[in-house]
Amino acid sequence: MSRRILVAVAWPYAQGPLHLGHLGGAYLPSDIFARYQRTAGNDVLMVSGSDANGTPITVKADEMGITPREVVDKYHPMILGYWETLGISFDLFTTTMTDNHHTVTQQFFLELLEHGYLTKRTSEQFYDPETERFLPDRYVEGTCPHCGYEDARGDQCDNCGRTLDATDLINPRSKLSGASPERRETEHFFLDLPALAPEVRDWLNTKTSWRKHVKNWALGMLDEVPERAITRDIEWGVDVPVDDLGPGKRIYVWFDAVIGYLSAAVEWASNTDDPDQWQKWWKDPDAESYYFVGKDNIPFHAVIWPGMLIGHGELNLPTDVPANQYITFKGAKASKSKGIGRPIGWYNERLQPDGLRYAIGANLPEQNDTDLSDEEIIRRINEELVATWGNLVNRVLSMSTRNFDDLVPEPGDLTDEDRLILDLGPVTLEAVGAHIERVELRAGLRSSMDAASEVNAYLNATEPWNVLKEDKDRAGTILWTAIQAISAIRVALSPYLPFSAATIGTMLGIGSEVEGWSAPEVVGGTSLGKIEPVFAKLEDDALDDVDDD
RNA sequence: CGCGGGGUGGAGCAGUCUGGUAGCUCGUCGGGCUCAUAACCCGAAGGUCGCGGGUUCAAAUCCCGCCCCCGCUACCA
Repeated sequence: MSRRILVAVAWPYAQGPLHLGHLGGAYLPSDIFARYQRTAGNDVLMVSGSDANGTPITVKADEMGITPREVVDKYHPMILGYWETLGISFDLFTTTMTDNHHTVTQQFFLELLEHGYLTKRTSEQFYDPETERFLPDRYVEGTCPHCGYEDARGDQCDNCGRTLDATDLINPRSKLSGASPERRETEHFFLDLPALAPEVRDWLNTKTSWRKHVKNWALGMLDEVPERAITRDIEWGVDVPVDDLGPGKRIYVWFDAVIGYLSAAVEWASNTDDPDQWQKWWKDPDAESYYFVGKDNIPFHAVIWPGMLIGHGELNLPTDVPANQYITFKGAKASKSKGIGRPIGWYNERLQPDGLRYAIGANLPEQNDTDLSDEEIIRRINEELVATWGNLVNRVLSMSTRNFDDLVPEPGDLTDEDRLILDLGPVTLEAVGAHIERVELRAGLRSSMDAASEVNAYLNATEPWNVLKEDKDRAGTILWTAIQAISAIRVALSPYLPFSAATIGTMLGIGSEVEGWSAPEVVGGTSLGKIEPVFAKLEDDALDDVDDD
């Protein structure tokens, strides 16, 4: 019986290229998980998209002198290109600029309003009298009250690093016009999280297998949840679907972004012959949902979004939020916001997609921040992927083609040694599947590689290259046995390394597709494809240059 | 300030919930093999598990205090 599984992946801002941190935090793990579940026969819906709203987009637009929409139109295709190159297998990767998203967001808003979970409150905020706009903190500049730096931003001082409140700035001025901003009252809608907190807490307490840092952080946050503004004074974003606030207000970006998981599912279904089928993932109580996000997003996905869903009342809550910690580079966070770390495209130009997937997959920050240096990437690829797995495939298949006329040898009588290796396939698939099911992706990859090592050891013990000289049938049996194991390991690795799974399938003569979470037998007499090294070994200096884009 | 996570042999990590002579991958050293992308296999050396106390027959694992790193706390989700 197949399960329905929603794989919801954090929405990146479409304001620049993505970095390895993004890949390791959300996109690669979600893809590995989704690929496994599909292969295992489950109905997976994997969605995400570019976040087109929010201050970062408008800031970027102002910097570039173009409209927010043009910013998204520039970076969204770039991000789609990454997914294509790296094989991140979204069913839909849309944007929050679609009419559908706006509609779904507004409906969600109205649902919460009707259920009494939205309240209106008035607060004071800076207003630029020249441009006639309310100003986000980062649009206000002035002198830092701590260090006297004259160009501090309203949210943070770049000189001393202190975080600020815009109202603390000395001689504040508008970044837009230079005018001196005035304080004005502004009214906004707030999400009544305190009212939802008890139910969220009860629900969280049922989640016994969640990662420690996710659950504890969420629970801790519930002790003092504030109401949270869901509208703001900005001119770019989703319209507030009621008139109460007057003009110049939009839905606050965080609120519409999390709803994106829902709107993307709706959009995906609308392009199929059953436009209502998104409900199968969102309303069927047996359907599961996994949210792949970085640790900075835990509050939104483990507390606020569940609260919104409870407030809405008709939609499934997350099954799990297997949030990752950060990939760091010698201690520095791999984040575009700090300008550290290279764009994904830079790596794509220098590494095979499966090489990069392997290096990151082996270092996924599932429990801790995990360091990933250039040396580490090269080491993982050369010493593990190439040496252990690539070499196993290569040594077995090239020996077979050379001595058995490009065919898979026929097996004869099996020894206990052979049977152990034949059993290794199913055992490995089961172990890897169990790991991925628990979102222990690194461990799953490790299990696969351990199996490859065992087959290498088997070959060293049985020495088919020597046996070949006296007993060709026996040598054929050994190679046949190793080929069956390779067939199984190929499947076990396919969620991690989809490109080489296809290549190896073709070499084995069983087709590039992986059909199910079990090892296809490669029968004797099957004709092998062209055999060549699957993974390229890297030079030590393969990542040495310091190009920045 | 507060909250959450982390600090384990040269590197990257697991183990901590359910205390009982410290485990994995890589590197290093020695050996074997030569089919394979100088790849593969076997063995060894190397850590008193951030620091200081405490509980216990016994602590990386439990408790207390401290130091350091990361994230959140902040209209950059």
